[in-house]
Amino acid sequence: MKVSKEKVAEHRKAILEAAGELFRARGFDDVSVSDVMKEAGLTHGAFYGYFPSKEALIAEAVSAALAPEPAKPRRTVADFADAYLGTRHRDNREASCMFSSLGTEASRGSDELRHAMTQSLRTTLDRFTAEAKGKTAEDKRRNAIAAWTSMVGALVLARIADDEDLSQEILREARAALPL
Amino acid sequence: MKVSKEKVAEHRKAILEAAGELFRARGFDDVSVSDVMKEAGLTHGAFYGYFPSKEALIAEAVSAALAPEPAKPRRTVADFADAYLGTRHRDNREASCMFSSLGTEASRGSDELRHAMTQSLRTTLDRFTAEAKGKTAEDKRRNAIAAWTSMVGALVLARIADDEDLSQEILREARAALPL
DNA sequence: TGTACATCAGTGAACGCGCGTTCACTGATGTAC
DNA sequence: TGTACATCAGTGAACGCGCGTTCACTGATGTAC
Repeated sequence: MKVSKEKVAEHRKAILEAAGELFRARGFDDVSVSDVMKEAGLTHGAFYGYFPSKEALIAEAVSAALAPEPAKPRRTVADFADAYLGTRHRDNREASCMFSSLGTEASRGSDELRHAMTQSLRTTLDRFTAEAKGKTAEDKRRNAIAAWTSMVGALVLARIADDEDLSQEILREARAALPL
Repeated sequence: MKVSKEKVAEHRKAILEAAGELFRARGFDDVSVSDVMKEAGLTHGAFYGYFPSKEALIAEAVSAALAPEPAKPRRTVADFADAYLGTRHRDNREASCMFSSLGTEASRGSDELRHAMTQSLRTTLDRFTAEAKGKTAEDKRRNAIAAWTSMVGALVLARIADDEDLSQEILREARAALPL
């Protein structure tokens, strides 16, 4: 049955949110269109009224999850790093960083997906550069890159490690070494 | 038809090599058992004489690719880092590092897969620790972790970036900042 | 404001496809005499 | 050493399944009078 314009907007948002969470938790390939629609409270048939394909959903859902929330008060980069390299973030996959949850899959993804992630990457590096250690602008930029690459890599490795001590050591020491 | 024991050993090796290359190039989910067997010069039906399941193949192929080749002369960690963070390695996916090509998928993989990668992770960190900067053992270990996490993260991000300048900047600056 | 009806979001059955896996069969290997 | 035959690696058709996607239908929405 037809549904009000407000409901349509809500449903679209619900689909994007469900997709963003499920993809991060289980990966693009292990989440079906039906899984996403069920999580959003709809049936799979309605999907193609919202998106032309699963690939398009992937790009849009990642873009949406990457878009900064304007209402959110800005934390310092150091606070962000503490949370990023914490076990809470490591274990809470469905709400975690797109780069560390889907990075290697994303590198093989569509142009649209990679472009959205590249935009986010630029924004993050600029934000880090402003607060990184270093005397010159070049030093700050280099340290911003060192910090962000180490953070993403540390979360990836900490999630692979099947030994809790090693996993925590990686998070802790990577945090301590960050040039911020 | 039956085949000699030597051929069987060759075929097993060929399957593992084909799997290791195809998985790195395209990911676990986008490579079928048939793709692997075709690349190995066999038909899909023979697969289950070698491995009990695709999941088992994934774990074994990654383990095999991670196992150090004893004949290989040992490079310094600094030389390894130069090659690791080079565009050749970035673009040559089928022969590249398992962590940077399959890391986010591996974190959701089987216990066997994660265990094999954890073993490799330990070996790599130990090797890095021996050559890392730092006065105390703790400093060296911390810098080894900082270096390896940054290398893996940098390759992941450099492969996502759809801008060649940004991609190369990430590789170059991450390399320059490495505490080795 | 109230009514009639065109619009269209949502449903769920159905489609073709490729997947992982199984299996009856084939024929070269390698063992027993 | 030569021969007969049991073994078993490889083939390719077939299986059931779940996927992404399509579509005829339903019925609430919202517009035109």
